[in-house]
This record gives sequence, structure tokens and C-alpha cells, in this order.
Amino acid sequence: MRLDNMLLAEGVAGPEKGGGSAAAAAAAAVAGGVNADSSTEHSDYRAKLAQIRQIYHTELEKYEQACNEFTTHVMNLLREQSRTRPISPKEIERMVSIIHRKFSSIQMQLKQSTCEAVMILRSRFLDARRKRRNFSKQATEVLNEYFYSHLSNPYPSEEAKEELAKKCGITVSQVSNWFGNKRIRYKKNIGKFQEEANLYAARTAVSATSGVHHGSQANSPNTPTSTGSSGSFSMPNPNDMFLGISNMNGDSYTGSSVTPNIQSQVDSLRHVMNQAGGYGDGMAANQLYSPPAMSVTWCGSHVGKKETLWTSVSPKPHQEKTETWHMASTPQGK
DNA sequence: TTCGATGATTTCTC
DNA sequence: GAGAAATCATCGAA
Repeated sequence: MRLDNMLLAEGVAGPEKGGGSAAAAAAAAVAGGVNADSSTEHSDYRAKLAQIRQIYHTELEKYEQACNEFTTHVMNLLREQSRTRPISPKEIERMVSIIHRKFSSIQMQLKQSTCEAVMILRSRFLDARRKRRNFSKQATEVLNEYFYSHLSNPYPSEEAKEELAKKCGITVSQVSNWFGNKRIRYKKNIGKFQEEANLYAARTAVSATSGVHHGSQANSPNTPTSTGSSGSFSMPNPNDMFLGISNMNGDSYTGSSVTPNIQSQVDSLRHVMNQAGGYGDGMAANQLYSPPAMSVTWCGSHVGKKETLWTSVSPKPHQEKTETWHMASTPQGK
């Protein structure tokens, strides 16, 4: 019964022969995709499903025919036997029911293998992992730009995710996936990402020092704690930039007063300066910018160590970014 | 064909 | 429910 229901739901069994369009529509709904090539894939899926359906019906007909033929044959035999010995109608009925039972069990096997075939087909065509497509270069640029400009807290808010999704032409969950993967992979192999980080850091630093609202700002949605409508790299006040740079010396920085915008700039500039070989004679590269409130150790110093970046203090990191999110050099917790 | 990169899923923790 | 970590499965360059 369950097999019947399943085959019916998949569009294999039922009155609509050679169709399976309902199943394909369901498949489309399951996939939830908006890809341009999804229709091609679904037509492929439909074709395969129709093939399975056709085979199923052909086999079913064959079994029914064989069942009828065999029943007739047995009945004839019994009739012949009735000449030599008395055969009650009950006995004939019993024989027929035995034959039908046998054939129905064969049919059951057919249904089962058809279900399996449909399942395999579904997983082959509908498993998102199998349909993976790399994001466009531009989308990756946008995401990377956001990531590296928010390196101290790469946790975009829902709004930021939506904005990024819109810009990249992907879904919010894809943005979440991307950031999840990026955080893990960055943390695992900072050295490998160094060059990429430098690239984006330099780019954002240049756009920040130019002091105008363009370029990366346009591509960087606000951080959750950003104030105002400006982007991550906007500088409403040129003094902000000065604040950011002067704080690099570690003189007058107060963690609580830094805004996310400045934080982004600091991230970028710190990176560039680090790359340039340090910021003072007595300072190691990784000590470039380590105000107490930030407890930052820069990427290079993490290479090869089991340390946790973006140590979580609060369950909702982006909500209290300036207070609770550090690139801390605490031992790996998990 | 191989292999690193990468998007998606699963499992677990908080 | 969000995120970390592990893993899977595919892509794409060499």
C-alpha cells in the first residue's frame, strides 16, 4: 500500500501514462531553485521518470498477462484432471488465489525496484550538492570584500545578508553558507588566505584613504551595529580616518568608542601595514594594533597555531560587536 | 584523470 | 536557531 502511494505520488503509477509532470513539478518545488538551467535539468528528470514509468507499466502488463495466461493454463489442466477425478470449485478457486498471490508478490518486487529507481533518480537530480554551481566572480568579490573588511567580526546581520544576497544574485542561505565556509576555511588556513586578505585589505584601504563614498562602500552592506546609512567604509568625518590611523600607534585607542566603520578601516589598514613589515622598531608585526579592548593578534601570528579567531562571548555576536567579538588568541575550545 | 577549490549538507554545541 | 566543524559532491584548471 505504501509502495502504491509512493509510486502514485511520484507520478509513476496512476492514470496519467507517460507523464510524471506532477512529480516533476513537485521536484521543482523541492529543489526550490531559480537557476536558469533548472528547467533543463527538470526536463531531463521528467524524461527519466517517464522512462521508469514506461518500464514499470510494461512490466506490470507483462506480469498481468502472464498471470492470466498461467491461470488459464492451470484451469485447463484442472479441467482435464476433472475427467479422471472429481475437482470441486473450491479447489479451483484455491489454486487461482495461490497463483494470484504469487504474482502479486512478484508485482510487489517490481514496485519496490521501481521505487528504488525513482529514489536514485531523485537523489541524482534533486540533491543540491550535485547541482552545485560556483558563484560568479563578481559575487565572490562582493562576499570577499565584505568578509575582509569585517575581518574582526565576519558575521553579517540578516539585513546585511539580504543585501549581499541581492547584490550577488544568490539566496540568503547561500550567503550564510558562504560565510560559514569562509570563516572555517580562513581560520583553518590563514596563511593560505593571506594574499587574498592583503588584496582586499589594500583595496579597501585605498578606497578608505581616498575619503570618498564609492567602490567598496557600494559593495559593502552595513554591519549590524553600523550607525547611519553609510556603508562599511564610509567616513562621514575625515577625522574618523585620523582616529583609525592614530590608533594604530596604540596611544589613544579606547575600544568602546570605535565604530564599526572605523573598525573595518583599521582591519584593512592594519593588514596593509603588517604586510609592509611592521609599524615601529620595537613592535613585532603582530603587535601592530593591539589595544587592550580588542586583544587582537594578527593573522600571521596565528599560522600554525591552534587558536580560535572570533571567539564567541555572546550567542549573537554581531549584536554586540564592539564589546564581545575579538580575534582572540585563546586556545581552541572545541 | 587528478587534485585543489568550493558550495551544500549534516551533526553537534551553545 | 545560529554557528562550528566535518564531510560530501561537484567544479574546473592543469
